[in-house]
Amino acid sequence: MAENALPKGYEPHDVEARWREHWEREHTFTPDLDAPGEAYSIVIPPPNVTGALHMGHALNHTLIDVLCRHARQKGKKVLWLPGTDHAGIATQNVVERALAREGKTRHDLGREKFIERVWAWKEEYGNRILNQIRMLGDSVDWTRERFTMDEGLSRAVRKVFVELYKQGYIYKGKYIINWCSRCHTALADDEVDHLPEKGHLYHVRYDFADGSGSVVIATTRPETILGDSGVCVHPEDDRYTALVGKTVLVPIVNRPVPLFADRYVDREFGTGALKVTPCHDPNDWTLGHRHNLEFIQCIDEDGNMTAEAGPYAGMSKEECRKRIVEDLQASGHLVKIEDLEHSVGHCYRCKTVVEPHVSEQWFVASTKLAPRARAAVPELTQIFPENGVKTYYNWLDNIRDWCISRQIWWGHRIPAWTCQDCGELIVAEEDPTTCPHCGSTHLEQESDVLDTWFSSSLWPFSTMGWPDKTRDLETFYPTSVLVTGFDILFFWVARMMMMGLHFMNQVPFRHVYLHALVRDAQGRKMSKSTGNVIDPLQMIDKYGTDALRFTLTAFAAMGRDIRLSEERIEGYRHFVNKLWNASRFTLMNLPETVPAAVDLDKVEGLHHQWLLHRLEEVKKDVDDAIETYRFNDAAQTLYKFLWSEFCDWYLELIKPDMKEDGPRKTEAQYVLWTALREFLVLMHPIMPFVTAEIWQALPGGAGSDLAVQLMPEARPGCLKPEAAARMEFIQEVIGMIRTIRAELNISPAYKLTVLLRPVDDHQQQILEANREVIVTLARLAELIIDPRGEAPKASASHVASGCEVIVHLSGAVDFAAELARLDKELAKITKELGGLSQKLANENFVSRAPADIVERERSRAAELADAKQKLTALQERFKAVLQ
RNA sequence: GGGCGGUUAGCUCAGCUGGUAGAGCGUCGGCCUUACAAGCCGAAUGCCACAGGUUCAAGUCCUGUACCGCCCACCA
Repeated sequence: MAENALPKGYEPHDVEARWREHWEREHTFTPDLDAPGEAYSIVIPPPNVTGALHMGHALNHTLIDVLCRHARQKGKKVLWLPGTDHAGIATQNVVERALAREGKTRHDLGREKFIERVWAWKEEYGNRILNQIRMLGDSVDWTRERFTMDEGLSRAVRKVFVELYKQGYIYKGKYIINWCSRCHTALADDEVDHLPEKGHLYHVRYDFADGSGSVVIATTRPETILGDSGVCVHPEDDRYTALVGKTVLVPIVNRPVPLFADRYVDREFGTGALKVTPCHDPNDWTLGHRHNLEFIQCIDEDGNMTAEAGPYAGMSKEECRKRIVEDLQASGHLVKIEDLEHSVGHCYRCKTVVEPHVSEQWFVASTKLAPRARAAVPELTQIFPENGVKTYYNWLDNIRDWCISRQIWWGHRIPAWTCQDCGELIVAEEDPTTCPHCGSTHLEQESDVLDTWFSSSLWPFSTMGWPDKTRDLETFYPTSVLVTGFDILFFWVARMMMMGLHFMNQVPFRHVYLHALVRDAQGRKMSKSTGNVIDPLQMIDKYGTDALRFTLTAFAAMGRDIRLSEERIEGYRHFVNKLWNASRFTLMNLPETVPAAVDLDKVEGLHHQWLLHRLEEVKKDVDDAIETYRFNDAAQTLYKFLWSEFCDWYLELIKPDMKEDGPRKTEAQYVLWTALREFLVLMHPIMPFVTAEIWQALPGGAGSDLAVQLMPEARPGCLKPEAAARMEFIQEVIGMIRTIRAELNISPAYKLTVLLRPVDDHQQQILEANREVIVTLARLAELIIDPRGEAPKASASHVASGCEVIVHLSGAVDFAAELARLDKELAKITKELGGLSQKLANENFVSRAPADIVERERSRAAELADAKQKLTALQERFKAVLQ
């Protein structure tokens, strides 16, 4: 696919499409298990099949891809394993909504037909997210793509379930759980969103059964009065201690219930007396068990009142609340109503208010699995950024058993059967045909399916073929790092830790890198309803994938949310284009074939030495940054090197070298070719497309794929700090001439005459050796280098590292402007010098600060003093001219 | 109620182990200097939220305050 010419502007679309296709067709990212080298593996956080690509994915995938491509360059065998999650409730909801448009419900189809329908939906739309992922350029191994409900993973899920059950880590029982009456299923604690809501606090009077008085309780949910089986006060609450043990009557239903004491009650809240409804409040559930109360269910799973609700039976809970308040008011039991803002649980999928509900559910004893997962951090698994550790501990320390059964149809059906004849519960990997207890064949499978996160928690090993002992597992487990948003640290990361340790006896990943959330420019979460979504696909279309990837990488500072704005992406598109054009220039100046090699440790040109020196530093800095997940540092280092050094200086510096054939040109060509190629390698993990395209267009790159190139070896012989310093001195001199020209409004076209007065022979030599560079880049007619050179009366001047830079002026220039400029410059120097002198006069500083720091400040002060003296002298001369 | 993060140039954000601040976009001035006007050269702009403390030295470490935001929690 090589052609030795690049179009004038970078056009991402075709280039990207070509490389995407190339990499997928060639299986470039399928690792060779027999290859030498350390294994490096990452499993994708599986996106929901219902999902559409959003910025969170784009960020996540960009960072993972940077890591994978970088690891590949270091000679590791890299596996990035892709796949999707079946997303139980979410997917079922999507398909149910589609059915609703046909006027049907899932019950009209029946379980089997409905599931078929979901599969059909998945086949048709489920790959959308994967195709969108392809756009990002992810270097995943598509031959290993998995789905949480594919055959292999389903087998793993069953095995895990059965084993955990047999080992006593999974149990079934009647408990109070979070119930979504819309989705008609139980939810785990962390699937409930607590949102603040304005409500009321109703104060209700409960009379004593013996007629001796009453007690007033406060509740936000008067409809649950019908399920009350006690009133509770704090044991040390003086207002109530004498009353403990009395019997009170629940209003409306007149049920006699005990008044008892428990330290759980908050004396400050409401009246200090709490009505207890064990079936409809998780705290009351605990109290109910602790104090042997009656369990009365007055709301059913559809959110309607049960027969226990007496006169309100059959009403919706909302209707019941309204009516019961009226009735309490009428009977005089309602004391008062206060406004109260409190948090109310909502289903994280459909936003319906969640009802605490008592029912038969399956649980994983997380409390027993958690300690090992906790202990593994940070010794076996290190979390980045570090503050994630605290959050992780905090959650595991307060963990409660995990409700894993869901009353929906789409998901892994629980492998448990009940014998219809003897009631035996059978949990087995293979579908049983007869009851092992009584031999009956009347077995009925549990209708519930497992929480989606159950299968996700096995992802790092189930995707690699577990329970079989596969080469993938042997090679790639534990994975190297898990990269994900901190928002699913609990849902996913902690649970993978528990399952991985339990079943593989090893942590699932060595590192966890938690990245931030992508927000809009105002810091709000991006959401369709707010209308502030920046669509990655649209950005890719407008600016190209590399620009988007670079932006996200540059933004990815650890532990901080990302506020993305389109302007920023647009800005970095310029960077992609800059690289493109620098490459075009390079191509124009190189031979058709690989340029003749020169010994890079011994190149002549100072500018070459400088560039090669900087390149070595950049190589190391970028590598360090990526290895420690400082993605933004890597991006910034590359940006500055390419733009401010390679383009702004180096390419300008070699233009004279290219003028005529000869050893000088040969040297320049080889250094240029080498530097750009190595830069492309360094840049490739972040911007894979444009770099791959340029790489193959350069001499020696035809038909070769940058994605499989190894990182260039370090060249310690090219590290030449003194040479770099000399080059920087030249740059300083040129910069000063340019500043004088700009500030005195001298046309860039006008060729100046400049006198340089070096401080010593060393400086003089440097300047002489780089005479041509200075003349060209500062646009000079004549350059005089002479320590004793006479400054003309009409001149503008500056001091660079002690060297006086004196620009000859003709009569046409603005003398007042030069005076003002000198004044400003002197003021600046005087101010800095003042600060420094004060510091150096400080006994403590001189004696306590490290010697090298003191020395540095001393020489800086000396330099400033020298500059000040020289500038003052020049200013005096200048003033004399004016008079 | 706990835990965490933020407060730096007009805007959006960098700033690793302490040595008087950087980028992108924007602004101002000058340039079509044959890779790039998606560009080049130059300029301006910051009591680094506030108050204390540690230190020779603090945007950088410690304590507290204010405002903004996030996460967790069983506030009836």
